[in-house]
Amino acid sequence: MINDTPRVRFAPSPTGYLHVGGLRTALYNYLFAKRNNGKFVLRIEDTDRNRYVEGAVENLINALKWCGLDYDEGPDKGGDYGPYMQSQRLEIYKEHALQLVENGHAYYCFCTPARLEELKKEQQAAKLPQAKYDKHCLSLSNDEVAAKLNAGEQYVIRLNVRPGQKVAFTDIIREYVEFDSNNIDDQVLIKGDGYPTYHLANVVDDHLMKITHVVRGEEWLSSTPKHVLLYDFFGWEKPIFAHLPLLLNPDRSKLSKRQGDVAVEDYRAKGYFKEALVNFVSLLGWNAGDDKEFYYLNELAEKFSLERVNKAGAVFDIEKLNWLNAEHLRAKDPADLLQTLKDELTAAGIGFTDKTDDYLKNVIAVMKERVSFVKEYIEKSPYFFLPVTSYDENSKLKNWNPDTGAQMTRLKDEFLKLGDSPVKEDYESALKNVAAELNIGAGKLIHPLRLSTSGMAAGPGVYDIPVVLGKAETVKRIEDAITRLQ
RNA sequence: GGCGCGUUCGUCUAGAGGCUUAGGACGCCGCCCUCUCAAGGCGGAGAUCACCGGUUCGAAUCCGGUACGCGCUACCA
Repeated sequence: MINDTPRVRFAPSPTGYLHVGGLRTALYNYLFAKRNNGKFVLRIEDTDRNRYVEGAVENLINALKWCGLDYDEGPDKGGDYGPYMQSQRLEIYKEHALQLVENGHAYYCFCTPARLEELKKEQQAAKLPQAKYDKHCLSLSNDEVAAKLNAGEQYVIRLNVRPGQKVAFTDIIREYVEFDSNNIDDQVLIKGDGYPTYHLANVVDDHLMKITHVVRGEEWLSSTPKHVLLYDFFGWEKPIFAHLPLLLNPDRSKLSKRQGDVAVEDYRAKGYFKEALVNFVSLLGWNAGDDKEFYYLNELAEKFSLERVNKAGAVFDIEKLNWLNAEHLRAKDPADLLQTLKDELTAAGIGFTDKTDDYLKNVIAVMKERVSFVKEYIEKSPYFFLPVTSYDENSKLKNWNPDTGAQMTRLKDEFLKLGDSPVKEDYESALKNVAAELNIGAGKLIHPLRLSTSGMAAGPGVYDIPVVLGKAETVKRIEDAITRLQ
């Protein structure tokens, strides 16, 4: 099996959205598959009917696709080992559980929830190191079991764990891990409603789907011995395990909703680029061993290895994500940002039908070094999309004195003499000329020009603003400013 | 409580016995650039490598213990 092409899977339970921790798990599986010319499978673990969430699978798939994590086989895609929804494989689990019952590796249990609860209480009261099922139903004879079954009594099927054994396995990230079977409970394999538990379903499916490497979160490490036992009881070769470190809140607890956004779609809605999110998450627990931090998905796929995944949990640092988002934004061509900007303008209720694509692309180019998110184009340079309605008070006080009106009139006239579409240098030399003529420093015109055209004290280069706005609009804004500020 | 896993600057990390006066990145501070704000360049502060003991000529790196953190402990995944 190990010599076959690697096959890995991302096996989320559809809880409604894709958690960033899940994204990291999916990403590492995807990268491992790509790096090793293997297959990446999406399997939906929907064996808990109480947790059914409408539309959850669609959301999950959409989020994965948005991130660019394409899988080779999955519920909406098919494949040779389907179906890929566990709720559609119930018969398979039942058959396998029965096979285990026949071999004596599993048994029927008819204990009621009430008895189980009582048992637990007793064990806690007796201060037993751990509460486990007491194998009460293991002593039932075949006839007794048959009778109860015939009578339609509700049952579960439990794993029959023999005490006093060492259960060990190797893990790419944790190396050697060993458990004492005394600490392993007779886990329920088939629940009262006929659905399998995660433990049975994941082992059966991983085997049937020929999964070679199980790459999942560290929260599964403690239940891996149960899975190891199952592989042994079935007589199956075990996959290679790799348990990933957890993603943490700033206070180092497991990343949770309460302390910020955890869903991929939250970050998408906030305007993060998929490239930045994927890049950031890839670095939470892995690095190539060099200083490179800016990666695209295909570059990660060339360098990724499970051996270089860290053991310790990683805090999700939003500041660094923001930085990476800015880096990815700067790396993009203005044309690639155009549609996103239009979407943001629409979302902000700002019409742009009077603006050409070239106009918007100029805005994008000129502000690129100054924003981290596309929506910041609107926040930091509204004057490119809306008229100037007010002027920065500090700049007004500092840069607009009684002489400024006349000087700006002179500048405006000089601008008027320029050709139809002046370039940066044209505006610059016009301004320099006026300053020289008036015998004043260029700053006396530069700051009022910025204030007139943008109403703000910060922004792109002063001469970039008239170029983007165009001569007519620039002149109009200067005239407006003169009447309103003088 | 039991079992398991983990522990290098605030955060993400490099480091796989001598190359380390522990390197990089984010964030923070300063300087330069400059019409502003950024970006960029340069520099700075920031880690007794959790602690204790052992192995070794030599340990962040190997071993043991302790502490702390996290995970699991369901007919949830």
